[in-house]
Amino acid sequence: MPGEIERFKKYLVMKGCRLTTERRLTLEAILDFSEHFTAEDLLERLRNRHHKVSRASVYRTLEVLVACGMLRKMGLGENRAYYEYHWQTHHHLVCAECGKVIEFTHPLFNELEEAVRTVYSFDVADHTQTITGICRACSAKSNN
Amino acid sequence: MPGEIERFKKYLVMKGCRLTTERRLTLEAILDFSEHFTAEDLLERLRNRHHKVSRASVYRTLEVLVACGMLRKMGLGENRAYYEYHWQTHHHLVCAECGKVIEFTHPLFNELEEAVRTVYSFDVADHTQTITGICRACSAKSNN
DNA sequence: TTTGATACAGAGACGCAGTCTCAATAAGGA
DNA sequence: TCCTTATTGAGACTGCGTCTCTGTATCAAA
Repeated sequence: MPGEIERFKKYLVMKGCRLTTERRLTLEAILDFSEHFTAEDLLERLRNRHHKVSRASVYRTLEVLVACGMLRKMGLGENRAYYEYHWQTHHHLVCAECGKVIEFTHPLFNELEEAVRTVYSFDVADHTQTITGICRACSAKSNN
Repeated sequence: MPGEIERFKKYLVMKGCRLTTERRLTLEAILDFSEHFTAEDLLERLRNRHHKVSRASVYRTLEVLVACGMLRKMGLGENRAYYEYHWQTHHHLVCAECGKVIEFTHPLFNELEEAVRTVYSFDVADHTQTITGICRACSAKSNN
């Protein structure tokens, strides 16, 4: 996806920064995640590809990508942060039993954002909904 | 609020556990927070009241309270966990500029929960919505 | 009241995600 | 080529939260 790289480069240049090899490799690795991932996942993927990018640099690149709106940062499970590439807005059902994360979308979210915008004069940038509960599989299991 | 203490005690006894002095003091301190708080806030409050409760015990009590549904645990800012006492369901607008957290409610949330329940057979336990963006004050400031 | 089993507490070591520091390096413009 | 400045990597460091271990408090039964 060269378009994504270009978009990143444009942002960096605008900020007086550079698209280095490390930043490009990091973004390429991110683009290959189809779902959410952690910083550690990303580091491992880079290591597997024999791309030497330090932990500090990976964290720095993640920060820049979040700042330019290409990446979303969330706290799904506890403790560690999850990232996901911003294809489309969606939300998460997290099962308290097995930890599975189901992604979903719903048109009502747009209405909600609109309500927030008008009622609170709040300029919405991102929107993360996390619903915890018990998924179908775990629910069935506990009924046995 | 003796009713809250009673409720906690009932849960503990049911689990074969005890309502100790430390647990009671911790819950009392929690009840006096009108908004969300961190574990560290809670420890400080206990210290200020000259109640000696160790860090480990505070964390353990928080865990029990979350497990019994009296307390909600969230990740609002980054890194550290926030807790809030479960008076009513509400959600958060987090300002990316100044970090201010605005609490809000909206009837659409109930519809959303219902949709999730039916479409995904997902048994909703809790529901945390975090919308990040720029609050009115910061928005006005940057327009000057 | 004594005894025994068990939940509980405190202290501090520990683990881990993420940040910071700093010297060496690379990149782009003049 | 030279100069300026952004960037990197290595590893020390921070801070939140957990784990371990030993001593203590509580409850039930004798």
